[in-house]
Amino acid sequence: MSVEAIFKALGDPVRLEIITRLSDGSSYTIGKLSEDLGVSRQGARKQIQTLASADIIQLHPAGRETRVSLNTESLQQARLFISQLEQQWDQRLLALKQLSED
Amino acid sequence: MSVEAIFKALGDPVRLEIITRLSDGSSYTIGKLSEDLGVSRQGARKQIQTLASADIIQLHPAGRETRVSLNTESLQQARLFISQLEQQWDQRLLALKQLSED
DNA sequence: TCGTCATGCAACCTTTTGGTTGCATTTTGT
DNA sequence: ACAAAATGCAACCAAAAGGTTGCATGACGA
Repeated sequence: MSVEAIFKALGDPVRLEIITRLSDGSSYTIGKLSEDLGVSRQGARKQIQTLASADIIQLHPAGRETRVSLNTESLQQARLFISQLEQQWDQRLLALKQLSED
Repeated sequence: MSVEAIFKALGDPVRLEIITRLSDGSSYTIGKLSEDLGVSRQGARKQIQTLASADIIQLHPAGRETRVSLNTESLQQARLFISQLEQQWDQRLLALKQLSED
């Protein structure tokens, strides 16, 4: 999945809350995850679907419920993208500094 | 600025291209940045404004042109947010592993 | 001074997004 | 077997987002 899709998926309060909960170590079903989000169950479901489409979470249907897990590989991808930007920027600053020191 | 706003701002192809260009070390004006983005100048201007509102870039008016610079602090904030999520997740996995080894 | 260059502002349009409600379906416990 | 639980699917709606065009404005160079 593209970093763009990942960033886009992270840019929403409900979805951000969902993945924050997911990272806390507990095991969640779709229903449990949907509680107290300030939106209806179906509203939450849509956001969960969005996260799954961006491959940030994975859905594991099991009987009548569906368990949800975090996919840290996608998060890592996004983090590395930012790291690279920062690194390029820092190298630029370094180059400028060296020029001024000549 | 909130990480949510930062992620939201990163979740768009035009804006992602803009900050990628900015990180490359060259100096850009709004006009230069707006070239070859596949959208009109005013379209690009809107996205630049969005990035500035999320505090990912900074605009420095100088005479008839405006120079644009990257604000790596915002990027760092976003990166650290992801890092924390990953870390919490990893600690959970570690705890589970230790349980199974008892 | 005067054209032109870099930019800003505003109205407008279309598509996407976030959210809702209502109903159908499958599983599970008693 | 049957009621309740967990979820899925679809239609619908309002607001936000991404984009456009047209025009106004201030700064610079010849």
